[in-house]
Amino acid sequence: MEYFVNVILPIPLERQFTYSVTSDEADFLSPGMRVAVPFGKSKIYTALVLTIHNFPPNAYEAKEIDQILDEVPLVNQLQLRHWEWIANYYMCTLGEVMRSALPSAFLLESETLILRNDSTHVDESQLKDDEFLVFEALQHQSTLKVHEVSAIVERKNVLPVLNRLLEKNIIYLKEEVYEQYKPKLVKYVKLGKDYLFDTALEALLESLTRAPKQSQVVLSLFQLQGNSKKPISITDLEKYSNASKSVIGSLVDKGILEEYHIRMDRVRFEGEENSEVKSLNEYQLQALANIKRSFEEDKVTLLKGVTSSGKTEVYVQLISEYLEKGKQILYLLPEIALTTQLISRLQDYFGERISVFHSKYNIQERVEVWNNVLIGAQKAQIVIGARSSLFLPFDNLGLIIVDEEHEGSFKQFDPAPRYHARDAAIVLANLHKANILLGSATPSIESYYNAKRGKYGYAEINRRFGNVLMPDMELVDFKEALRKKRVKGHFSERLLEEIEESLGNGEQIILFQNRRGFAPVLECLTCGHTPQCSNCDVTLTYHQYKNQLRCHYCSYHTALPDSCAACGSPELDTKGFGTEQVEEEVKKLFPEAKVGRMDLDTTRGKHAYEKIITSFEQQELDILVGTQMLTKGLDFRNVSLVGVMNADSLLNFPDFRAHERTFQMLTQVSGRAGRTQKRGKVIIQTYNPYHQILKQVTTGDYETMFTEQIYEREQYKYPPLNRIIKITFKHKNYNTLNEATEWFSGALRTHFGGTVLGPEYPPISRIRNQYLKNILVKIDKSESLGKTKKNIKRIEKTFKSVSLFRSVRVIYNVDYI
DNA sequence: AGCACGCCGACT
DNA sequence: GTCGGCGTGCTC
Repeated sequence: MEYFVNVILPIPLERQFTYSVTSDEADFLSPGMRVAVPFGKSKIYTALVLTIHNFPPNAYEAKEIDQILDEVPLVNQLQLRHWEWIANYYMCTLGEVMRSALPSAFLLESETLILRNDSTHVDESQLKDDEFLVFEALQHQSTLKVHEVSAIVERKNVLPVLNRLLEKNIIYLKEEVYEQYKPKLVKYVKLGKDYLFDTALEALLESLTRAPKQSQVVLSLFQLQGNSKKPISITDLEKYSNASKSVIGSLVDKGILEEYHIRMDRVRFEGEENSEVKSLNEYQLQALANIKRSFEEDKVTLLKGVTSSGKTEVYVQLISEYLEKGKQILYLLPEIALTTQLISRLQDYFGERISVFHSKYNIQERVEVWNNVLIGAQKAQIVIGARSSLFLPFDNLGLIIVDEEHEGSFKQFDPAPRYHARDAAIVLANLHKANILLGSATPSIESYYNAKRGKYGYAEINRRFGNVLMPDMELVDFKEALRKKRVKGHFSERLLEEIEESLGNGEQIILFQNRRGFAPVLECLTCGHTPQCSNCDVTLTYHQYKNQLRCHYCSYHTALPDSCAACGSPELDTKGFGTEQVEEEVKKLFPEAKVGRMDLDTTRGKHAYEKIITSFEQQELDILVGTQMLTKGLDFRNVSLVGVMNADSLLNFPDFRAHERTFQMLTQVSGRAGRTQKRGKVIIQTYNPYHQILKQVTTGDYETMFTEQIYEREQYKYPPLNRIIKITFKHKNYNTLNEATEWFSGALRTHFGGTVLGPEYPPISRIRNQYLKNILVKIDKSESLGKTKKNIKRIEKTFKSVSLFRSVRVIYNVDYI
């Protein structure tokens, strides 16, 4: 009997691949385990076993697997079903889902090693220069990696050299697979076993009288042991006894002390749980009761609670109930809301039972969380994380909370799978028969629509906790202010007055401008020329702190020119403004105030983010200028004023969700004001003070915003009333791209009844020297989404068989633009 | 996606 | 003449 396994490879190929295994291997393997397999001429990939069977492929000879990488499945059946749903719904391959679901440390790839062949006698005079260089390097070290060879010969393409050396039998190649995850080991010490008796000990101390340092160490060890039962690490002993490593080392050498290692989790919580679950107020209790009732009907449930209404306490209450039932809990948050503030708040309640999982964690830390979830460890009962934590190997999930569910960043844009974490979480909850709660102060139109129609359950909290008043919002007509010359820079006098007052009261201020850099456009005053990125179709943004022009789409940057590149005029001016400029102006206007800035540029490092938040929290800063990073999950007690520098840049976004998003963003940022007893103030500067959305923001009128948006989306056939699929085409040749998109849209129009829009250029039609074009497919709710996708995929197949179009990249984005 | 194979221009 | 460019096709 022959045995085979079908596997998924982490590459964008539709097909599964079949490898042969021995009967022992077949016995040992089960679906969800990883195997290393040879693929193509020389590569070794990590593959995931899907099925084990006896059917030999008939068109080819199956290769053998290289090795088995797991002892138990790394991925369970429920996950595999979830992956399949994602691949299917978001129109990508299982391999792509696998690639983003597994922490990269699990995906080993081979690396080619070059070794010298000692049995060949080498005549050095017969070698070419580059061959000699490699040969010489191999005299000093036994193996070389490909990139090392490339550094030695100072060329990218090293294959010719290697081939020549191979032919001459001077070298041979080997494929090496590395396990990237290494457990962290901590060194501990204990007394050697010969000295464990009291009598032996006395003798020992006696013998050490002439080595005072050493006896000091032994005594210290005793004291430490007396204090706690915990193992004693070498570092602790060093500190406590004030002895150097060498003193301890000589004790170890004598056999008086013994060293041993303990595997240590990198991710640990050091504190203690110390908070009782706070008792809820009547509104929170009411919401909790409604949520539970809806859960009993197994409905997805939406919780709409105004900013600082105490949604977190409701979550905490729910979590502790599922914890008691022994269930796992997943708490999803958008990346930017995963602040230390929120995490430490939850740790106060649940202590060690919480694991955190997000992109600032390194690969090792992610593996540890994964393994803890896999074995169902206590400390991973609750996982709080960003969208990728959906993919952890839960097998007993009872509750999922999606907080800030309206956040656009739950949708992954690049690379595939382009999934929406909220929607994928709903499917995951279904698979586990778990309950799922969506929470937001400003729900997405989709979720609220579903709640209104009764598809989702619904609960709400309309009061701020402690009955703090909603902030007082004021729109400032910036055009009018300009006309009356009542502005300084980008500040209206009205905003300045309020800043002055807050500063005078010792209160803090947040200034919001959703644009980083100094100015988005640099313009020549003589000829009107503006510098463009050479790789992308955008103007370069002026960054003052580095005196650079930078492209926000590729990594292109250049020093600030001192004259216009087109006409040579030295008179250059800036148009528009970003956080950097706001910071500078405010520093000039209020020289005595301490000003900080929080945007992508100032939060690059691992802890930079935290530092800024902490210093603002500690009131070391009076004014914080920032982008939308400021809007999420931050709780500052002393902020009395929020200034929105320019609401129009949000409104004028070319996207059907722009108005919804403006409402959400402004409401969220306003929520940062006045979280304690004093009523907060919000000033919104705009050129359109009569805009519907801005009015709805100031009056907190979500309901009207919702009704108007639904009406518009009905008119223009957008979600949630219709389905949309955006197809993006990418190619470096402008004409090829145009032909390709014409072909594709034509095929769509003939083969499929729905609405096909485009092809059209997106607002930024070239990025990194690739031209872009979009086709939008709108699908009526009555039509089958699955069938449409199948049709589109079929058209893509024919499309790809046209040789001219083969190199055109086709990217699907389901549900989103 | 990688990677090899294969066919054309610019240089030692 | 060779090196290296990238279009084309395949991977169990």
